[in-house]
Amino acid sequence: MMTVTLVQVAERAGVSTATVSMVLRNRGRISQATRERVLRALDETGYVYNQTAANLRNRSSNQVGLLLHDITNPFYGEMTAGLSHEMERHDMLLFLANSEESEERQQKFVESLLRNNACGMVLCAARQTPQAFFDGLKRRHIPAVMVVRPLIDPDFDFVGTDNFFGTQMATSHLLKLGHRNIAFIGGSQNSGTRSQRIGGFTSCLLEHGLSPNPQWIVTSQASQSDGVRVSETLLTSFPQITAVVCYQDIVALGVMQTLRKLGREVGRDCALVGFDDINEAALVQPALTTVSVAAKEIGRKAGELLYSRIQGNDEPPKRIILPPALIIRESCGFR
Amino acid sequence: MMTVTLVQVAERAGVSTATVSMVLRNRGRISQATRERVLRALDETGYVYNQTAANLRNRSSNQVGLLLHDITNPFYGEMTAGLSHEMERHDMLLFLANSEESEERQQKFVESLLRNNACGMVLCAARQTPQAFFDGLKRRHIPAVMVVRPLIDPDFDFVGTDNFFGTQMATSHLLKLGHRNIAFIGGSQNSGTRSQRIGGFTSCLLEHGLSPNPQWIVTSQASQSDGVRVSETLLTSFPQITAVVCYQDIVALGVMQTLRKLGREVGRDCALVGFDDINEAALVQPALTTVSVAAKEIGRKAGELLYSRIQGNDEPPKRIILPPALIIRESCGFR
DNA sequence: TTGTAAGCGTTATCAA
DNA sequence: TTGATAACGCTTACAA
Repeated sequence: MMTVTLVQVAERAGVSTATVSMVLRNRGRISQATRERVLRALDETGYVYNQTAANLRNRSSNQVGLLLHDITNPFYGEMTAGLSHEMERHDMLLFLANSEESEERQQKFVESLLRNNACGMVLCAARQTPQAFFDGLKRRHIPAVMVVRPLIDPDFDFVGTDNFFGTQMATSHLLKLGHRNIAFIGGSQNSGTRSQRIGGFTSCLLEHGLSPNPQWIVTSQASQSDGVRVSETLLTSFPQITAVVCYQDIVALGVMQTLRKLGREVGRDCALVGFDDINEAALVQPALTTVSVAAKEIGRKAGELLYSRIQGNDEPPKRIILPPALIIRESCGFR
Repeated sequence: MMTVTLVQVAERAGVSTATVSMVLRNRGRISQATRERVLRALDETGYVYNQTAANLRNRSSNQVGLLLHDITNPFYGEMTAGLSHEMERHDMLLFLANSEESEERQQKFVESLLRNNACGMVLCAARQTPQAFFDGLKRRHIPAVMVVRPLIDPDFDFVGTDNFFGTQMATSHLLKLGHRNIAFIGGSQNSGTRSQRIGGFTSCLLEHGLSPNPQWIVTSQASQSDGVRVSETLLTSFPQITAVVCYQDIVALGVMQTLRKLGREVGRDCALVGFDDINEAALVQPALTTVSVAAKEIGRKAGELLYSRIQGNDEPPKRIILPPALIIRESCGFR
């Protein structure tokens, strides 16, 4: 079965390929009669438009890339759904890649996008991405929107959440409940997201005349088990701590476990706030008070922005920061 | 900034475009000297290979599609990671689309893939997909691998899990623990996966001389909240139920929530088995006993199979059924 | 070992 | 309102 091209359609309709092309794209003036003839021929031949050829000719494309470091993380699943939906609205195709935090795979993907003539990309870059990577991107001046992980580089569009404000809300909630000895647990040393969250935490303490205690600000890996390990050390060394702001919900779950082990009741003897509002937050007992981030909305907004860039919007780089919300449940006590 | 093509590279290296192309693809005999000259020119010009042009010329492509109905579901997140990894190994690009169970969007995506000259696809079709859709696919004879949702059509490759055996294991586990009043919660009415899982459930009961109670087999949407809603009705109407086999982990999480609300302790007053082994299963408290289907492995195997088809493997359609495993954790009690 | 040139399927310019 | 035709950038016979 030969592939059907404009030529066969044109022959069958008794017109030129130019005419068929014009009918397909609704360009130029075509008489009703020929249009119908062409349409019929299109149908009869079972013609399939060759986007590749058109792209080559137009030096354009309708394909964008999405690079994540962990598609397995439900947060990114949500975000992807938001972006995918937005792209589909514009009849664009979405390439997906999962860097798994590997700078090499990330680089490979971007090169692949370039080779394949993608017209834009949304990136949540791997943790230790060197500046050279971003510089390389800029040199290609292909529209690129960064998401979630805060970026220092001011030349890129960015869509993320307000980490600073998020922990501020969390911290202020605890302060209002009367807590004065508040710790911060979680996040890894070199994370920009973490700095922002810690910023919200400490600034909020300072505004209330409390000086943050560096010994009460500790890192942890993004797992429940490490949350247990880290909090155990902290909470036994400093039993005077009565509340904890956690970098992530999963870490908070670990802290909960520790508190139980220490015989302290969550919400009564020690208050706990998480961040992310993952599913489990609502499930554990007591249910976890946490900061919710609209992941799907991040994807949607990133898509919208990227699309506008592809359309030629050349305003200066934008930073879209979505407001988080404090979801009050039970882990800070009932009243 | 003009785009650099083979022509500019050839000029700079003082050779023909044919030579440059051959160097790029390691074809034909090229002297070491010219190869080096070309390589240098490639580098100096900052040449970027135009895959689109090559694809047009070769009537080929390196792009495959993945159609899901819910990328938000952690199970599919895992599967996607597996497939993505496999595709990357072969330097293929992955198009992602989320049908959200809409036949129309699904159809649009497939057409888009065809237009874009994709060389294959992995599909988890929307629930009520008409046979015409599959027939249309066959007519194009483009390699397509179906995943997860069992398909009657024997003409397609399929990769999935053994749903029947999976719930058999789950049910038999509960029976061994002494439960006799076992309910089945979750899945939607017209789901083939669900029939298989219910098949495993009821057959196992029957083998143990118990007759399944239709009132204890209820549907639910694929969300935690609906799991709560549905289980609340069931478990208050029939307090004699002491164990539940859930269609999905997310539903099981909902059931957990209900049990708490009813003041019944999970694992002691009511045993619970899930299906999927999503990340949260290990994280909730008590940790969820569940049937693991190796989602990532499904993705990997589907990728492998698809790749072989693209390479020309024309053996008859294959059905790869991965064996599930019962992961015993805490939600059925400790002993 | 390297160069020439025809095509892949579409689009856009220009002429009819 | 339509048709001829030259690109788009790469690959591959075939020739040199």
